[in-house]
Amino acid sequence: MIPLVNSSGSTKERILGAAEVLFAQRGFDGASLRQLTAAAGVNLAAVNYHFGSKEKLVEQVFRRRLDALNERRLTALAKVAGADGTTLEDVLAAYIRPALELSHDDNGSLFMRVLARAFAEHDDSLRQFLSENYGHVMRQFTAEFARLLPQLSKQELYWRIDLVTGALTHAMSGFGMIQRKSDVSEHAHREQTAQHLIRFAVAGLSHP
Amino acid sequence: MIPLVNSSGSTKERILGAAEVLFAQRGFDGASLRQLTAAAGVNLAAVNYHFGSKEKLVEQVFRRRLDALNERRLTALAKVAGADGTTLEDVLAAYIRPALELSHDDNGSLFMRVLARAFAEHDDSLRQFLSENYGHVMRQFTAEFARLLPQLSKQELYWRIDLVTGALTHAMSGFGMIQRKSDVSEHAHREQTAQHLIRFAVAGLSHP
DNA sequence: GGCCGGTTCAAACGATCGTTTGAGCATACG
DNA sequence: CGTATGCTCAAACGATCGTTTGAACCGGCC
Repeated sequence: MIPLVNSSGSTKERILGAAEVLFAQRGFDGASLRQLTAAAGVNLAAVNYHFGSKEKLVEQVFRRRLDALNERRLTALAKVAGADGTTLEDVLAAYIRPALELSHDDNGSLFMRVLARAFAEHDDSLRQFLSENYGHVMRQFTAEFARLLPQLSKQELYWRIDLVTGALTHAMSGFGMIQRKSDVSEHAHREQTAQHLIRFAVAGLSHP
Repeated sequence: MIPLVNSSGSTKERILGAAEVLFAQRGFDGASLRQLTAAAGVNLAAVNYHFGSKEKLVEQVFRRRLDALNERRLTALAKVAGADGTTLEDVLAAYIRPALELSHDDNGSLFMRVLARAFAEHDDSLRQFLSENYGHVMRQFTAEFARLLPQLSKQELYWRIDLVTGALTHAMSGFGMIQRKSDVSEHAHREQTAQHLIRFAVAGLSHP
């Protein structure tokens, strides 16, 4: 007894890593626990032992990345929100840059694909999980967008945010996949991508 | 023998209709042939008899809508492409309006969800099918965008088209789901949606 | 040593999957 | 009439699914 706060260590992490890859490749239904545990090099029963069920595993795959990702987004947002000289670029950078920096991690860029899949799923349970746990993030960003775009009606603003979200989710799910030219550093490539996304989003949000 | 050109009639159509609904709701893997045939009111074996396999059925679900949809897109594009006074709005309307008009049909609006799912799938076989059969549509639109936006580099143009496509696919997959106020006619609602999407896309494509 | 909680393991559970089979039915044609 | 053809149907096929089981292994602690 007296388990350490995180009793796991290796097996849980290996499962989460393999799950991320396979969910991105084959989807939540398409990836079986047998493929998954084989790829992770652990026993089949380990998933139900450590996570309880496949559905709980899916939730943990999201939690592992989204907790840190959205915390970084909110931290970046807090630095500019409500201030006087703040621009749309600042707010959008707070949203976009932490996501692009995921590609630093092992398979972090693959996670954006998993997220894009969840986006396309109109399944209730998964959407409810994401809404309950991370809905406040989008709410805070929306509030700041509303402050910077006072000329837009609420309805108009929601439309534009929805369209921007769709564009960014789609684009970032492909990031890391496009072959970067070898004479461009990864940092430069990411910076270039960030600029594309931010400028596009600014135009989409603020056009007359 | 001597089958009529369309020997089917009812059973094939019923299967396609039920498949569209269930694929939109639960995904290609998540919807089973048993649920599907039960919803269609046909025998389980009818799918393999009429379509050969589940994968072929998926292709036919796409074909049934995309053949007509993309033909209408290209017809509308042909009316404005290459002409002198043509604007970005014209070209985008040719792409967007036929898709929104799908909501006229029984479950046409659900089909956009199916399409959004295929978009999120990075599965090779499905992407290859769509690319082989409908890649020329996006190619023609891209050519016209390039003509109207000569100041953009090829790379820059592709970026923007990719982002716009992501936004439109996402937005249209939700069209028909948002509750339309009863005092707004369906035609007015669709027209309003079209204006939102077109103006957003124009801004995203043509910003400096 | 002996026990114990945490973890791994092979094996099996029942359920459900896509697909196939072969008989039965209907309609059209010689 | 008899035969052939397109289609439907209940039933079964083997495979694979998520999950459960109970034994085996492991470290640390009395």
